[in-house]
Amino acid sequence: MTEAIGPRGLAGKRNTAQRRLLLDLIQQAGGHLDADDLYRRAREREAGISLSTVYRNLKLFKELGLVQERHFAEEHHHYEVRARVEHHHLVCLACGAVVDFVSPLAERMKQQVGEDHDFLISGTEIRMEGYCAACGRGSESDDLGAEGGS
Amino acid sequence: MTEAIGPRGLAGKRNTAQRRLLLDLIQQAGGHLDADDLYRRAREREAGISLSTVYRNLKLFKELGLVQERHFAEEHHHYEVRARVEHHHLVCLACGAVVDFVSPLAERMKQQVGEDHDFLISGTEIRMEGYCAACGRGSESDDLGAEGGS
DNA sequence: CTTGCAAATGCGAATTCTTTGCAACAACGA
DNA sequence: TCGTTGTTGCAAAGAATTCGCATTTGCAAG
Repeated sequence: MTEAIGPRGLAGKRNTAQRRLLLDLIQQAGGHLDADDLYRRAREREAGISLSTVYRNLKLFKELGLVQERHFAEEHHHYEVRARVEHHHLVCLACGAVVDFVSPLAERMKQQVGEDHDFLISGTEIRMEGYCAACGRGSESDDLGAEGGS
Repeated sequence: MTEAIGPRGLAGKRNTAQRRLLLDLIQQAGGHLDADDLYRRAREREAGISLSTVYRNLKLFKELGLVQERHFAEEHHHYEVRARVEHHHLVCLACGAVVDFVSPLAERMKQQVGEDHDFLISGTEIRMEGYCAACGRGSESDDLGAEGGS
C-alpha cells in the first residue's frame, strides 16, 4: 500500500503536501484519533502545519468519505478511516479502552428500522458503554452510573 | 406539581427552586432538548436563572440518572428523561428530524456483544442517519453535497 | 517554463459550548 | 432562629472548532 491517497483520491481537490501528510497519518494510525492527535503527529513531520489546516482537511476528508467522524466521549470528535465493513464501538467507562466490534444484528436492525420508519438509512453508529473484563470485576459499589433494570 | 422530582428524588441534594423548575421543564418537554433550549425555557419562568445553573444541574441530573445525555449532531449535547425502555434515534440528514425507535434486536445485540467481548454493558446508544420519507424521494445524487444545509 | 488565479495555508481572532472561581444567598437540620 | 454548607449568578476562563484575511502554491493554460 504505497498509495497514501485512498482509492477514491482527492477527487479534484488540490494535492498539497499537508493533505498528503494528514491522510497518510490517518491511514497509518488506523485507529481512532482526534484533531489534536493528528495535529501533534503532523507537526512532528512538518513543523509549520496549522491546526486550522488539520480541521479543514478533516472536514474535507469527511465530506469525501475518506474518514468517518465518531462521537465517543461527550467531548470532542474522533476520526478513523472509512472501513469497508461497518463496525461499532464498545467503550470501557473505567479504563477508557475502545474496542471495535461488528455484529450481523446491526445490519438487520438497520434494515428493519429503515423499513419500519420509512427511512433511507445511510449510516449507523452504535456505541455501547460498560466495563471491560479487567475493570468489571470487583467494586460493584457503583453509586451513580448504575443501570438498575433496563 | 409537588411531584416534579422523580421517583428517585434528589438524593440528599438540596431542593432548590431552580432545580425544581429545570426538572419540571425537562420532564414536560419529554423529548430531546439541549442546554440552551432548557435555559431559554427556564428564563421564561424565572428570568434570573443562570446558564451555569442549567449546566450544573444537567450534570447533576445526569449523575443521578434522571436524564440521559445524547450525542446527535456533532455539535452540542442533548438531554432527555431517562426512559424505562431504552430507545434510540434516527436522524434525517436533510430536515434534521429526530425519530425515536426501539428494536428488540438492540437488546439482543447488546447481550451478544457483551458476551463476545466479555464486557459488562451498561448502556447503548444507537444513532442511525439517513433520509426520512419526505426528504428521501428525489435527488439520489449521493456523493458529497448530500448535506441539505442543516 | 512562465503566468494567473482560485484553492489552500497559516495565523490569530472570533465563536460556540461548557466549566470554574468567588462572593452572596438560601435550605434544612440542630 | 442559626449556622453550616450546598447553590446560585456572574463574569471570566477553557476547550474545541471555525473564520477572516493576507500570503502561498498547485496546476493548467499559454
